[in-house]
Amino acid sequence: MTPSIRVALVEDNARLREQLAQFIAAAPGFACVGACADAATALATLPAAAPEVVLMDIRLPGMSGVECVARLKARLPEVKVVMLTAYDDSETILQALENGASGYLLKRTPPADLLRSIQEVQNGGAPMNSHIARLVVQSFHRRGSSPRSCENLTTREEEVLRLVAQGFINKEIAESLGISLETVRQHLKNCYAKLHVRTRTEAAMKVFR
Amino acid sequence: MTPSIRVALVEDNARLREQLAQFIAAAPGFACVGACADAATALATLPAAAPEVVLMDIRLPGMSGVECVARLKARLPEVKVVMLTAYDDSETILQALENGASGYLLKRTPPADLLRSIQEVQNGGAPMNSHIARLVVQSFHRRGSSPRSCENLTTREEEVLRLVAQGFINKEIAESLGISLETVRQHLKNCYAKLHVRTRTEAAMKVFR
DNA sequence: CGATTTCTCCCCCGAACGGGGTATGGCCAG
DNA sequence: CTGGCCATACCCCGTTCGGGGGAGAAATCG
Repeated sequence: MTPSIRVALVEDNARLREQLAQFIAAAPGFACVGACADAATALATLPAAAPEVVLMDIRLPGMSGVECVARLKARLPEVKVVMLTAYDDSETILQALENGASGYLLKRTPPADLLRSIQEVQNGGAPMNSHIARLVVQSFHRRGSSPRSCENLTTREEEVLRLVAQGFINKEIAESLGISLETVRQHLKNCYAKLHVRTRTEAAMKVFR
Repeated sequence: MTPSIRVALVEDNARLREQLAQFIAAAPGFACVGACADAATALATLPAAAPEVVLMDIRLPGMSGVECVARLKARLPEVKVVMLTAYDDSETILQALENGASGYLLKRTPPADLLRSIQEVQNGGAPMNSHIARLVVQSFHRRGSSPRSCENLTTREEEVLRLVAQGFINKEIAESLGISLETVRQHLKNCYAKLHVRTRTEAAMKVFR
């Protein structure tokens, strides 16, 4: 027989976690190699457990599931992560997908469908419901059409940030635009505030992909 | 009864076009308001026909379906376009989605499913098969995090750079990876040398665009 | 086996960055 | 005309970054 798919869980609700763990462990072709209650535990223990698929609650105490996906994928690039949630939290779900999640399921998904989705994601699929599919495609439209993610930036701010994205340091940007170094810094401060980021790299990636 | 959904076709195969047109026209709740053989005809006649949903072959003589979507959406921003194709042409499909297509179906889709998909897209959905869903999500990963031109980077270097691209500062990356700050710095120095860049932002943009 | 690569850690130091202020002039809308 | 937004410019201060060294352990390659 083919080896079982190694599955791990990250779910703070103890009852649901145990329930899922036992169900997966009992299912033929599936093995439960981990069941964590929070993101910190997951990051600490899952690299050693080497799961192939991780089911992760999108709402976790402490570090969010989204943040956890990003960090987990940084350490285990091959792992496939399927987010679990009780609600259709659009914004969070898109962030999770951007951070490396491969699929999205509702917690109320019937167990049989859950197993099918695990197999699907293991085979390179992307299980998600139609609602999420729509969000994803809409997001695609935004990226495809010229308007970037943030139109609240002034033309000058965007101009400065574009040069930042090309790797120039502030001094070079100042010379390039014929303005003072301090002014460049001021524009960037405004960018950070508007984009809710703390570094030039984060701002550049957010606006210019 | 609710008004019929106004559907138009763009399909160069005359036989398939007529077949689909008659099927849609005959279906209760659907109306076929146009059936064009090429992109030029579609752009000329569809604005007057005012369809709500357009089924468009992705391979057309002359102007491609992808290009046609972009131009059609420019004139009819509200129209929903579902691409039809016989093959899984990944690259083309993603371009179509970026240009404003809302869904993607195989030509061999059963007629009943076709009607259901038209309704789905009319209601704001995004009909697509699981294969396309996977492509879309993978593309998402690339935008969020996934390497491109970094064959010379080691796995660790790439791992560090991915976190850099997410806006983390070295100290946070060190904690996240469970290594020393100095080691993170060392990996980044190697990245800069290999990528021929001088700043973290430039490196991040170069590898993760 | 030795050589190379990879990952890890440490030092110094100057430049660059980010956050906190403050301020002036131009322009436009209410 | 007054308030708000924008672009410009400057200060201080602590943190972060990038380049320059050096070095050891493990894995991999030839």
